Amino acid sequence: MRIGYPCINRTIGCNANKTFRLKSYSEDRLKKTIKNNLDCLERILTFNRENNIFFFRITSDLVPFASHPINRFNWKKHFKEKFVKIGEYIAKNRMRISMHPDQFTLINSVRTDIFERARKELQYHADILNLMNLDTSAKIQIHVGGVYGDKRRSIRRFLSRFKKLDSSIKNRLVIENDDRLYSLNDCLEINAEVEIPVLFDYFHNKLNFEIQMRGNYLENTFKTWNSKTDGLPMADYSSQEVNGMRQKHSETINVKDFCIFLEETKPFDLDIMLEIKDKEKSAIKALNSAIKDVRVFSFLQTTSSGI
DNA sequence: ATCGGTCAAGGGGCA
DNA sequence: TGCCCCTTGACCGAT
Repeated sequence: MRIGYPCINRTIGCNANKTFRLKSYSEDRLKKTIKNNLDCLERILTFNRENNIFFFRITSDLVPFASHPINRFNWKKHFKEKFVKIGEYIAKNRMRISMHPDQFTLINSVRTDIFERARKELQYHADILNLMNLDTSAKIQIHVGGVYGDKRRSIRRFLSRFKKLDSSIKNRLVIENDDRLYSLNDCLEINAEVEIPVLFDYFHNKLNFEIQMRGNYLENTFKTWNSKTDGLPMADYSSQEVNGMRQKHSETINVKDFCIFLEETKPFDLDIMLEIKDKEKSAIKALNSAIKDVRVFSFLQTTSSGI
């Protein structure tokens, strides 16, 4: 079991997700921003290594406007060596990487132009992971998409569009249950048709839980991951602000709640992404609270970390 | 130097 | 149909 956090580190004082307005686009600006972001990514990974954090989500803003038509700069070639170097560090330290394209990336849109843009955006995410030479356990997670007034048809459209994707995307893509539209059940139904792992989102599942979901849904979800090619199942963990509105993520982790989650998932090994505002601070807290869990302990022993 | 409206992109829900 | 929400930070123009 690895424990990680997404995109931003608030401790070390650099941003790997620096971007700028489309209006101020220039190739020079783009180059400087990418360089800044890659340098910062290296620093974050070093910080993570020093703190026994072996799971990290790389921001989609690493290369701003990567799939936008305005961008004609060959950033892949220009920064190739840097990507290779970062990838070597990740592999050497047995780190796990994920990415999460944002809400505009819709495979199952009724509009084909939106699907085509989504395909380009997914290709950009796959390119990043490929440039780093990461194996296919480095995943790109998305939601199923919109319902468009007919869920059955929208699921079928997802399936047919998925089949059309390039294999470099397909072998990294995983679907995540969301809080309103597509439940864990829906994701499992899609998995029954095509081989796409289902990423378990604990908080979304609490908000969008189907009462007819019987049997061991955790087991059914985790077994959608092929241990040889996909690695351990990934799960997103977040919790609600005590007095907050629905969906509001909490400021820092509630260790007691997290331990309940660890208990619930006990028979299964997995990698956990903590979607919590104070990022690395909560990841370190969670790690400390789970240090006696055999899943965490045994992983750390394999990494020559000085625990 | 500080403030805050707005940012590439979509979809759902509501008035 | 038009406006707000989603998550969220931070860019950058206005002052």
